[in-house]
Amino acid sequence: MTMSNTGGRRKPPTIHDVAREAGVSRGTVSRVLNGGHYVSPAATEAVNAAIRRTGYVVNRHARSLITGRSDSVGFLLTEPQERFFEDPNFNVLLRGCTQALAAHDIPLLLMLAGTDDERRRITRYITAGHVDGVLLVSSHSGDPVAEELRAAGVPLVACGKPIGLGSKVSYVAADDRDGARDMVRHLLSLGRRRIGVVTGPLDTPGGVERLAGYKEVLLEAGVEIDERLVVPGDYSRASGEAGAERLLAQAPDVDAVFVASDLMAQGVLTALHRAGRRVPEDVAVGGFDDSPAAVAASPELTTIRQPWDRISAEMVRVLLAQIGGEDTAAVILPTELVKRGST
Amino acid sequence: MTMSNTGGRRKPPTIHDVAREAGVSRGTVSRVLNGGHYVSPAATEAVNAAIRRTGYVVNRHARSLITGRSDSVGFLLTEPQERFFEDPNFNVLLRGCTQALAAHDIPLLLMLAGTDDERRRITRYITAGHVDGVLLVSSHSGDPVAEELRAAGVPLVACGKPIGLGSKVSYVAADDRDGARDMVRHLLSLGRRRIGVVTGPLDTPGGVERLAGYKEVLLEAGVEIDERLVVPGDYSRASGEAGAERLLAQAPDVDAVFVASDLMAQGVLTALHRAGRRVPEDVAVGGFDDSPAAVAASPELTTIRQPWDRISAEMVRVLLAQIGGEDTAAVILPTELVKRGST
DNA sequence: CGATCAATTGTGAACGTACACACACCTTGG
DNA sequence: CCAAGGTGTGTGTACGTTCACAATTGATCG
Repeated sequence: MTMSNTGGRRKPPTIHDVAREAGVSRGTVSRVLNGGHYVSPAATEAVNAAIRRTGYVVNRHARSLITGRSDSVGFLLTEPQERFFEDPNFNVLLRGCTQALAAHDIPLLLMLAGTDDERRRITRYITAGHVDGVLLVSSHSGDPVAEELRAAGVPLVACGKPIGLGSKVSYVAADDRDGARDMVRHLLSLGRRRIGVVTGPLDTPGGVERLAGYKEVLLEAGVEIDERLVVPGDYSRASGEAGAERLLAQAPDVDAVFVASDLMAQGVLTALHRAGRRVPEDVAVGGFDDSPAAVAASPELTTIRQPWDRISAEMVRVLLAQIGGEDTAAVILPTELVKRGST
Repeated sequence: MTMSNTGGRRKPPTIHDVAREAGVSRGTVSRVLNGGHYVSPAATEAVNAAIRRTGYVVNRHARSLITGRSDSVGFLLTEPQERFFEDPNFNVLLRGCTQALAAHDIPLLLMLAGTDDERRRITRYITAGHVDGVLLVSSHSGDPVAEELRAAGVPLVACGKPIGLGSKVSYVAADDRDGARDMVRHLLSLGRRRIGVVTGPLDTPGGVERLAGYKEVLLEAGVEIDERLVVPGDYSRASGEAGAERLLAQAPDVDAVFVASDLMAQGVLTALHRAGRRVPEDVAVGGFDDSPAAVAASPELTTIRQPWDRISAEMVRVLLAQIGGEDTAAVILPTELVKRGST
């Protein structure tokens, strides 16, 4: 209860102080601050000098009150959060978005909608206009929060293609299908023909697309698609292990596996090792994501790298464009094949 | 350039609208909103009903403009960020802080001060009063940003004991020393007497404290401290591997190792395995952190768990108290020994 | 019964900024 | 030489809220 904060916080200078210091009016200072049109060079310089001398920083609350903008955006996570926070790619995304926004002097508000209560609170916060737009991370099908925000006309950019196609929301995503194509083509080029696949969850666009790419390339190459070579997974390591076992049982002559995530691929390696199959001699294994799991595995995983740094930058670019009133479309970015020891 | 945002965002209701709807004055509505003292039950109910009917949400900008508070706090990371974003504990911390703040309806602004430019921008942002306080993550010795914020009288709570002792900043930390003591006691109880240690970086409080705990327990137990059993590390996996090799060379009769981080412990396991030592039969290994690396290792690591969920909750509690004008002190939280296969 | 006091409510600033408007000046062209 | 238009600047107002203050009522007390 005692007075702390030694020194205390002094009252910061206002636009009035700057105006007085520079010998001009508030209006002129404001014009120098924003845009800067219709101001003489002399006045501009005087104002800038005064700003430097006084250490003036614009009061964003006052500005927001009148402009209606908040000059901040939310980074919203609606999924069960554990999964994302364990995912290194998610961290790259969060970091990338924060930095890209910082370059525009826009702070990022982290919003975690785990419980229904949080969901309500956050929805209210956003629709009340306390952020100008939202970067959405959610693999969930037809996210109700996203729907509501979209309905309220809140600028919104998702990471990855949202599956609820009813509402058209802009999104930025890696080209899952093309990545899968690259990997399977790579396996074919190694002479493999009995190529299995452990899919991702098929209620997510990523899972669907990666499987589609796999099938496309095989069809193009004239390789018949054997449904015994297709087993489902859910991106977890355990499901990779189970998937590989099922694969070995259903199609013992499998000579390569395209696994829809690195984490699952780790499980596949474990199962293959236990079954006495050598990697890559007997069975080549290709992953997806280029996560730390890829280099932690032995042998190190050949995988598909998604351009997460570019994804975050694009999400911010698209969101700001949308806030600026432009119509925005989806952005699909190319992936990259990273060859390592497992193929 | 065309009109997008189908529907557009309608102008939200203000406190005036609520007042008119409830048949009272602005002042009464405001009183119901904050505190609620000196308002009749009838008025309170009428206002609440009006709020529900109109969907009113307070305009935080207008409120902040007059109160001087922003009702938001910054989560500041000044270190080279890669290290933290790879650290699962950091993610738990970030998540925990966000949720604890959300319970108070306070948004968290993520601030990454990587470059000098970002550092300047963020410092200006904070000292200008755009956040009420800062949660600081930084293992750096004598962080210049922290110093500056402290000098400006900004409420500040650090995670882990800051090493720049010149300025007194509040912090919340796990009891590193006691955790180390627990682990070494555990190793002694297993009958080990030639207990080695791979330390953390000794320019961080954590590294120093964990080493101190190790020495304390040995002295108490009457075991002489052999400097050949003490090798330095920097928390990285590679340094753990190198440390174990050095340990084996300097003191081949080592029968246990206390490793100051799980990541390093992984390296230690690798080196021991290569040297043909069995774990835990020949050499028992104890880690620190209870990170995912602990269960990923084989055998699974006995380790010290830090209460990250409580740490984040305490950081928020202390920061809010400090913002409220209270004097706050350091908070040290107990650790927990987690026994697994490596000892 | 008058006075003091607590409870409750309304009203008028003020917070710091952006924006519309009015005004003054200077140039240009007919 | 005057009208028209561009350029540069100052002033008043509004944004939505909180807070201090005044005003009103009813109750309590000496």
